[in-house]
Amino acid sequence: MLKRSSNTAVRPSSEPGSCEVRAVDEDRVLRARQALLAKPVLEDVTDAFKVLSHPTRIHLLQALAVGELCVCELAEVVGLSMSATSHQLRDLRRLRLVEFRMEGRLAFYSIRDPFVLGLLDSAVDHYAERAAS
Amino acid sequence: MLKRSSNTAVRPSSEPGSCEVRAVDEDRVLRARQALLAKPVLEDVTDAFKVLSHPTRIHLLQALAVGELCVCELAEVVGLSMSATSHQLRDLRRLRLVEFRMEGRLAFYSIRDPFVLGLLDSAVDHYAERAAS
DNA sequence: ACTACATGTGAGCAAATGCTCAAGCGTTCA
DNA sequence: TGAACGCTTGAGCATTTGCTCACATGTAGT
Repeated sequence: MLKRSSNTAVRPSSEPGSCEVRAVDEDRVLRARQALLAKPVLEDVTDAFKVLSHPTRIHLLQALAVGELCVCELAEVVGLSMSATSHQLRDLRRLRLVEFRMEGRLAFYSIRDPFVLGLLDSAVDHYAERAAS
Repeated sequence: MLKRSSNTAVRPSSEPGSCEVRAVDEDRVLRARQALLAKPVLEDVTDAFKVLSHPTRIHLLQALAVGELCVCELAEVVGLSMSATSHQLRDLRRLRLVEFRMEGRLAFYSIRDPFVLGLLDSAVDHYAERAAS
């Protein structure tokens, strides 16, 4: 039930896929390739998920979801040095996920773009449910 | 409107947060800490997002979302060597996101857990919309 | 049996990541 | 003015990551 369709189109040297193309279904490949996300949005998406791919940043976002906190408090909450915390907050700032206001010498951070919190919550719900069974 | 509450509790040497705790609001810190996701589920969540944090794996999942494909076809779709593709597929297998069936010497991969596709789609929708404005 | 081929896997390497350490900057308070 | 403090930043370092390369495995066809 495979290996039909237009096999005659033999591309002589497809660099990446070193396998001979005789065996593949070109239609299927074409359809799949059309489903691939292209660059401008792709980078936004990978960046968003990259933020959520480390426990420290997840904890920072969860802490800020409760309400604004200064760096000192955030460091205490996530159990890291202020320097490490500040570095991670810089990444969150770059992606415009958080913002901060100065109050004296304290910098109070808060959530700016709540979208990633939605992603996080739905993942937490899903895996918490799965863990219960 | 800050720096009230129980400041008298001076913890002498909080290792990670080297800042003096006088300035922080302990209630706020406590509430934030309770919002943090703990280990068993936290790891599942970070793993899920880690998968989605690289364009290669996103493309593999999007290709498989259309329908099952063999490794050779997948390699061609994402534009990588078969070896590189196989390594990434192994990671997806480990997380039980994909499965495969053998047909002769071809291994046809398909989506096993559609949940991450949902996460991916909602992120794509969000950032595609944002890019349009 | 032998060859070809689709795939899996381990070693190795360059790049990215997450932290620490030391220094710098701006604010506050003496 | 000057010391202390909250925070930021760059350098350095260990770990992780994503790929390539070479080789191993199993199936197909001769």
